[in-house]
Order: sequence, then structure tokens, then C-alpha cells
Amino acid sequence: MGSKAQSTKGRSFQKPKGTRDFYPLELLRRRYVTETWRAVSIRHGFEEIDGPTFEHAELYTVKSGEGILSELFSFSREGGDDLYALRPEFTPTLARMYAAQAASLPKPCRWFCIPNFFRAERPQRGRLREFCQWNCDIIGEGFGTALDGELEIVAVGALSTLGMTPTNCQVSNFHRNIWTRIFGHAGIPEQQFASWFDWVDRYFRLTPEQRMEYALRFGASQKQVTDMTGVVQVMNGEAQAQAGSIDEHVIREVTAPSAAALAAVSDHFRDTGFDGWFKWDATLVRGLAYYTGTVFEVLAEGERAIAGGGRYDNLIELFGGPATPACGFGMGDVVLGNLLTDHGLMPGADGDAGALMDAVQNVTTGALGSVSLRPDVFVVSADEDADGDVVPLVAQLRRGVESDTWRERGGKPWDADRYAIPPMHARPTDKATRNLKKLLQDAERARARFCAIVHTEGRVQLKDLDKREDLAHPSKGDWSASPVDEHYVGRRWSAIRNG
RNA sequence: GUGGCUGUAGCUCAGCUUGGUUAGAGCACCAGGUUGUGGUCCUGGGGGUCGCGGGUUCAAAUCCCGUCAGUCACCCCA
Repeated sequence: MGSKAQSTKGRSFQKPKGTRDFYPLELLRRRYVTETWRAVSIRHGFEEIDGPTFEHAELYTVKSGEGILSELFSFSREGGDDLYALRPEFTPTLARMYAAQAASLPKPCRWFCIPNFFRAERPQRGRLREFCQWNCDIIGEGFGTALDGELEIVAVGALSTLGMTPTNCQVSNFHRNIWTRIFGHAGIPEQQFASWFDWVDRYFRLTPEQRMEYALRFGASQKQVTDMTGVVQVMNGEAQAQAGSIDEHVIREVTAPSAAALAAVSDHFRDTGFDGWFKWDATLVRGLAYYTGTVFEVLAEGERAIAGGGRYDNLIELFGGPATPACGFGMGDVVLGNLLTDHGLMPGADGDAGALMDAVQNVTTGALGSVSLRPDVFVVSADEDADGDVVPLVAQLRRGVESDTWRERGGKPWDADRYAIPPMHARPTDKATRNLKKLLQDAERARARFCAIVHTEGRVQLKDLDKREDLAHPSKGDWSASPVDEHYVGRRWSAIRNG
């Protein structure tokens, strides 16, 4: 080590711009994040997939136009005609894969992947040319309207597991159709919608004067700018509508259907115990033209978006599949890594290799909750009055119960004693039926080990699906859906798993 | 594609404004010693094309030009 390592022969090589070398400690840090992503995905009922690292370049230009080629690493075989490109995102691959098998896939289909992506951009903080990104997508309709909310909760679940809280991190939400309706109502021609989305997107990055100038340049009128400024202010709750702009009641009326969809997302945050994370932001529209409904971004102070996603209801069709609604998000490892490090939430950031090894060990082998590919429990409702208890119970089981000792100590997210009851793989049904027999079939088809049947007043009946027998509580008979109870149903298979 | 900052030992950096003897520090590494077997302390040691190229000068890490690389921001953001 101490002697001169470089030979006078040979030349030295540098890693390509915007790429990273992962020495042992760095790779462990990455695994801490990716294994957490994986565990959280599985617990939320998502299945892991992957696709090729490169695709026909056309797959990307068909969606985004030829202009995107300059941001791709593209190549062709020596003497070959086909142009390929390293994948810059997963959505086209996903749409292609889904379209190819659409008829035989379950509806909805919950898929995740944690692949590397490549973009030929200029690197800067939080943006590299090769990075790792977690993608979660729900494709196809369930009976519920909560698909978007369900999806967002997965992202929040991961951040929460990694130690982020609503005080330093929130999910900004909006619905693109709120704007298209407003645009329509304001008499803006459809060809100008894209420009107006850009305008909305830049709202907080430009001064009022710049906003006016920007709008006039693409052919808007002064009145329209005044109107839209008023709409942003009303929507964000910053002010009453100003004189001369669109009346607040009119705004509410025009946008009611889309606002209701957003409210459903907000409700889902509440039902799953993540209320504080949800935020409205009327200026959040996201650049991509393919979003058709809700759009969201996970934001934290001082960082670019940690995750972003939304609803894309006509993309599967674009890739040759049947018309299928879908929503998804992506979360990159670069920004997240910066964020965790800055908040003291990255194990081994101080070079403590032992702590880092323990952290990865805990995440992967079970001290923090083993990840069962088979669902630990399938939760169904036996009574209409208990329907509303399913989502909260599933969320509670997936979250686990943190231990008092850990909480009082102010422990780190990766500490082995974090949970009194570890997080589990829990699933609700996607079926609309109330037929208990069918619901149990659904549970067996999902290969669940147990089924929790929720009755009124938080009573839970527990079945071992492998042994086909009921597991009654020794003294109370039924179990409880409330984690504060001694006979909380989560305790039962927490005990089973620990032997 | 545009702009700001940076590039000196394996790592983190000082020195550059006001050019001038063998270019420094801490950590790391190696050797020896001390401490009654490991993270203490002491002593010594190896290791540097001062990113690269050109220019100005008697003399350049230092000033000027170019170039490459890194980084941050803009553009863009799937």
C-alpha cells in the first residue's frame, strides 16, 4: 500500500462521468436502501419483476418523441440497422410487458422493480447518469377507487420505515384534470393546454412579472394570467379569489369530480395512519404529458423530488394493450441517499462498518421483520359494518408496532429492537364480493398463510389456511384489530414466527 | 448546451492575493520502541508528473491563455 501503486506501463482509467463505484461499504449502504424498498413492496402485496437493460430506441420515442434521443445512451450493432437505447425509465418496458400478457394477468396487477437506469444528462447533485430507481405500479382496475392512494402509501411506507417523518417530508398531490377543466372553463384552446401546464409548473419558480411574460409569449391573454393566478391562490388556500378572476365557487364546482378523486387519496392517507404526509399543491402537474389524473411528488426541504408519479390511464393502450388504467411512481437512490445521510438516517455514514453490517443484516434477515413472499395474512371483512376496518388493519399489520424501549431511547430505524410487533406481509382482497367462501378462496389463491376475518366492533377471527383450522384466542376467543389490545391479532403470528 | 467554483501525498486540505532556497499539516500506511496480547503514547520512514499543455519571467503550485476532469446551478427532468 505504501509503495507506488501505479506502474509506469499501462494507463489509468477513470470511471465514466456520472457513474459510481461501489466499494464494500458503499454497496452495503445501497443494499440497506434497496432491501428496505424490496421488503416494503412485498409487504404491500407487490411482486418483483425486471426487464431488459436496453430496449429498441423506438420504445422511448413513441412515448416521448424523437427529442428524447439526445438524453438517451443509444447504440446499434456494428453494421446493424436497429437502434437500441439503455433504459432511461421503466414505464415503457412495463407497458410493453403488460400489454403482451394482459389477458392472462390478474387485475389489478401490482408490480415493482429495482433496476438501474441510464440518462445521458449532465450530472449534478441528486442526478447521475446511472442510478438505481425503485418503481411501483398498479395496473388495472380493482373495485376500489383507492388505487392512487394505495400506491402512494407504499412510497410513504418505505420512507417511514427508513425513518423519515411528515415533519421533514410530505407528498404533494394534485390532479391534472382539475387544471384541464379550469382551462376549458376559462376558454383556453386545447392546443394551449401543454403550455399552460408548463406555466403552472413554473408558478413558484418565476416572479409574477416573469409569469406574465412567459404566458404572453405563448399567446395567453393578461386576463387569463390573472384568472389562473387566482385559481392557484384559491386552490392552495392562500387567498380569496381576487376581483375580476374566476369566482371561488365556480372553481369548486368545475373541478368537483377530480377534486373528489384527490379527496379519496387524502382519505386513504388518513385511513392508513399517514395523515400528516398528504399535501395539496395546485402547482404540481409534473412535466410528463402522459399523466392523466392524479400526480404526486414526495418532497423534502432542500432536495429535488425524492419520488414522483401519478396516473397514466392510456399508456398501456399506446403500447398495444387493452385500455387499462394504471398508476405508478419512481424513487431514485441518489436523492434519497443524500436525504437520509443529511438526516442521520443512513447507517455507517460515519464509517462505522459494524453498525452498517448490523443494519443490513437486520433489514435482510429478520430482526426488523422477515419478509415473507407468501402473505402472512389475508384480511377480509365478514360484515358490511366492518368493511371500513380492513384498510386500517392491513396498514397497521404492514407497519408493525414499534417498541417502547426503542422509542424512548430514540433508536435508529435499523436497530434490532425497533419493533414489539414486526411489520408483516398483509393483503386485502381486490374482489367486490361479500361471499365469505369466495373471499377465502381469494386468500388461498394468494397463498396466504392466515386469513383474518374482521367482524363488527373490531373482533377478528383468525384462520390458519395451511392447516385449515381456526386459531382462537385462549381466553377471549376472538382477536382484536387494535394494536393497543393485549389480544391484538398481530401478536399472534408475530409469536408464531418467532417460534 | 450555458454559467459559477474546484483540481497540491492514499484521504481531507493549507500554501496561490504581494512568483524566489530541498512544497507542508492532519489522518492513513510501513518500521522500531513503550504500555503486562488488539483502539494508548513516542520516535523514525516511504510516498507528490502541484490535473494536463502552452505562454510571461533570471525564476511559476503561485501570473496569463488553452484544455481535461470534478462539483454546484441553469436548461431539462421519464
